[in-house]
Amino acid sequence: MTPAVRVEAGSLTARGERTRSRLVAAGEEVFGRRGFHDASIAEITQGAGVAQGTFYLYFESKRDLLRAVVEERGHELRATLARATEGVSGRVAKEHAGFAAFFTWMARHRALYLIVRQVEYVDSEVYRAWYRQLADGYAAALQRSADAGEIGQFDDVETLAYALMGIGDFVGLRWLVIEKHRTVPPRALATIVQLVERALLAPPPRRPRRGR
Amino acid sequence: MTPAVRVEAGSLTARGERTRSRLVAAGEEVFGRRGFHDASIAEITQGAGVAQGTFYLYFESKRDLLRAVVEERGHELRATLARATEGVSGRVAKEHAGFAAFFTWMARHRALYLIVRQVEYVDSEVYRAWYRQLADGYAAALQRSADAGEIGQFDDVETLAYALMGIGDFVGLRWLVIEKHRTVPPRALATIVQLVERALLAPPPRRPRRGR
DNA sequence: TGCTAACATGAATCCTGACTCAGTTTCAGG
DNA sequence: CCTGAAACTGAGTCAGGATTCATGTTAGCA
Repeated sequence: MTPAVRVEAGSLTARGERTRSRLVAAGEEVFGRRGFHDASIAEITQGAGVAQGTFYLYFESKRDLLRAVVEERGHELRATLARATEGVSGRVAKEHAGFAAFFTWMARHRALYLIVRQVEYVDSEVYRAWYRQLADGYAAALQRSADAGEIGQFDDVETLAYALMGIGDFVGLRWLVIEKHRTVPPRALATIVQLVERALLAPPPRRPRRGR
Repeated sequence: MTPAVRVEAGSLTARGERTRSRLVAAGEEVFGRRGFHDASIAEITQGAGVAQGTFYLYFESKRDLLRAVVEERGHELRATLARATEGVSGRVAKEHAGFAAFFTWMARHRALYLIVRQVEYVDSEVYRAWYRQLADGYAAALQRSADAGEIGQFDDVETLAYALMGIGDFVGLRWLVIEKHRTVPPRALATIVQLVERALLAPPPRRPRRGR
């Protein structure tokens, strides 16, 4: 019997690497269009230009491919956001750059909106990780800005991070998925940046702090 | 051949009504726990305490049940939010009451988080309607408050509505789904109400308006 | 050139579970 | 206390599609 070695993730020749990434891209496309369960391996392999059997040289199962799509695109998104904001000074300007980069990236990968939401039932850890990793990076960046005195002090930076992520997610969702626009209009970006600016720069609350 | 009349939505006896709503509740539970595709009619009917064939007296298909779950719970949620805010005066107080009611309701129906996100592939109109109806009501309420001078003027109330929905959705998602808490902690509620307060009450932007 | 690991093929298998159907039970009103 | 319309039953059918596998092809290197 042939050893039938499953191709390992790292040890691929250039040819193998190309095939694998074509499968990931085709998976993103088909999962987005059909949903995880209605996406067939036949359609995915067709999209990648390979035979069905080839699929199983690179992935253990359909679920495994979904995991790979979410994890790899997650890396890309986080790297894109980090790159977009690293050179920018001032919290509000960083938010502006970050939201703009997020909308641009999501417009190219709108399928991810629906794909991430399906992964809960395939691998709930991957689902949680998608949000946690984004939130952790965001919260850390906000904390740094707070420490630098660029924004008011917030005693719950994590909640702040989720709130801001929610703003970006929903405004993107509206235009890219619900209304099926090609991009998020500049006016929407301007509105939320203004909203965020007011929220972050406004003077600290007048109410006295209560214990507990 | 027996006419095999499918039971119509409105014309049900009390017994039929009870069975139907047991199926909807069981559907909510099983769809939430297993996901749409892995939810079996067998498990749903078992949960409702009826035989499999009974299912098809009330719903055309599994998809049809999912639609019904989302539509009926959507009505309930919108009614709950309207009731929670109608007596309250002042925009910030309304927001506080609204977010609190949203978190309470979602804590009881956290499965909806995942269910709504699956309905895109079953009936995308139902998916869009869930968000649009919530956003429309929210935007209208915000506009009324703006007209009453309770908050600053915003020229894009719709985007504002989606942004605020996003805040509630994500903060709820974090605690109820990602971190699997039983409730959203008061501290998180306080943080976002404060955030919203600052954003809505802050003085209008200093920047000059640019035409077009 | 010949060799071999890596890569690729696609038809056949096999399981799962939505949906059907021929009949049974309930119960309100006559 | 009958009758029929409404409600209910659950075993069987059947299609779809993930996964397997026996076999073929490519390409770098001795």
